[in-house]
Amino acid sequence: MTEQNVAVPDPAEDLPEQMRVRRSKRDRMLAEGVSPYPVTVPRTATLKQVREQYADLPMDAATGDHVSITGRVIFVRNGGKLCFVTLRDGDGTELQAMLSLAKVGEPSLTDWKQLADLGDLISVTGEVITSRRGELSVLADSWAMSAKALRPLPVAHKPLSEETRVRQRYVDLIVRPQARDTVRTRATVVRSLRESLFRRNYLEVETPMLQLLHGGAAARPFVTHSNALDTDLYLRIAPELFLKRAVVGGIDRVFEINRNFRNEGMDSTHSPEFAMLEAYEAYADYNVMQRQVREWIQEAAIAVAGSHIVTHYDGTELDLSGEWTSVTLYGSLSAALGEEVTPSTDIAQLLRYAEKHDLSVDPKWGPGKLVEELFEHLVQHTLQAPTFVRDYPEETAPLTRAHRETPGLTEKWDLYVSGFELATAYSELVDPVVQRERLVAQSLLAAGGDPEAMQLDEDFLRAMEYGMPPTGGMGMGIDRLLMALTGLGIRETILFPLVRPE
RNA sequence: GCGCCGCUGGCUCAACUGGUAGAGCAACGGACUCUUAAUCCGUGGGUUCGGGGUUCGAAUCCCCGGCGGCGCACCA
Repeated sequence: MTEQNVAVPDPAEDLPEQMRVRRSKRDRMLAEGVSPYPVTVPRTATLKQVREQYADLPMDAATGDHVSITGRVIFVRNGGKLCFVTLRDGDGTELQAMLSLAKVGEPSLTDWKQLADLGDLISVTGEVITSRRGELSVLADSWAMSAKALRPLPVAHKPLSEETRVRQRYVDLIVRPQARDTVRTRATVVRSLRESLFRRNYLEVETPMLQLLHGGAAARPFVTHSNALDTDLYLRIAPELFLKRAVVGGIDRVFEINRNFRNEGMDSTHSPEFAMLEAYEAYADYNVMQRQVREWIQEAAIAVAGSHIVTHYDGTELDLSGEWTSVTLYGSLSAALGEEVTPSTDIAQLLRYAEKHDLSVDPKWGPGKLVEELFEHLVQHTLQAPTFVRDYPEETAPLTRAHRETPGLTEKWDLYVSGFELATAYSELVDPVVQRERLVAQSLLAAGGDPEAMQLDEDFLRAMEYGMPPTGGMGMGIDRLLMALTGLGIRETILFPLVRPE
């Protein structure tokens, strides 16, 4: 404390020039008794309302109508006695305001030039007119600061760097119309999905995100700790086991749209927290779910694009209309290999195919896992149009019912669009004895050090022992649906994606 | 987690084989009553991601670390 260099630094001292300038403008307003952040400012119309009401005004017209508008200053052209400012509203609507010496008077015009900056939120009161060039404008009688911006806006006509867009989404939203569109599109899609499910008499529920055991998928969980229970808890990797408990209890059509958390790699198609729709329907199977999922996605396409054909941001079209292709896992792999592969193809033969196609292999993999890996290596990226891939090996689907016709297979499909997996569905396994066998095997894997294997959930098995109806279940990544509909990467579909600390 | 590439004024970028760090926009001062990526004159603004090393001299070369992008692995 006695050292001279420990003096508390003035927070304004070290700031970049432009931020010091804006802070001093704020200080000047306060000194003059004008709040840079008033609790309220005049506002009688949104920019959009003015634009709509006066859409057909001729050039150089006066209306005699006076309004108060608000908006963010995004562009300024100051002259000696006449200033132009372009304001923008949250919905993207822009409107010009004009401040003339004759109307606002000298002190107010000087204040405007000295105190207002790009990025400020302001209010302008005046007459609705068009300029001599025909631009719809509000000719100010007065103006007021609504909120002084202390940081400069990034330059308008250069794209923001990827990193700034994600780290400072609020800036991205201010300067990039597409960022705002994406937020609206996502809300539209989620609402459409809810409405699609409500129409079919599904009930929306919320199940635990903090779980004592993690299950319902194969993934590494995040771990946290409960002080009250003095025990570790897991952030859920899937809601599946709880939604099935609901089905056991007689909630025959049930769904949840909520976040899952998986402690795994981040890339253009994976986020540690991601939104998921899971839906279960008693007395349905994977065929019923296949039809419904297609309908829900098509209804979402109508909601955002007005058509089953959606246009991505890069201009390419994705056709989601019609019935969609349906293939089997083994059939599509056989076609890609040019060799017949079936559930009884032995592992040595599969390993030869893997080697031939430069697929690196984990010795722990069984034949089922190998077939899936070969599929992902050889077929997945070719599935651009929506395609259902059906009938997966039992080995990789511990919660799925055995196929009604083919031994060794299960009634599961994955839906691929644009080369990535968008949704999955099962005819759910409901035999508590078989389910226990499968889960015990998983637990043994867990004990063997496989952190992705499920833990044995005795309560879930107890629920199933009370009798679960034959059920069709599905899960779909909401973020991925947005990706399919817009062509964006996953971090653009999430408003505030996780980023490393700065 | 591994590999490759990148990080320079507020923003977007330049600076050859190592030789005084620049531009546009933004900011500041001035001119301008119809502009709209306004125009004209003038001015200021940098710990070149951080730390260490090599060198007479480092944005540039080397090492360590941070962050980002891409690819691979894992996963949806």
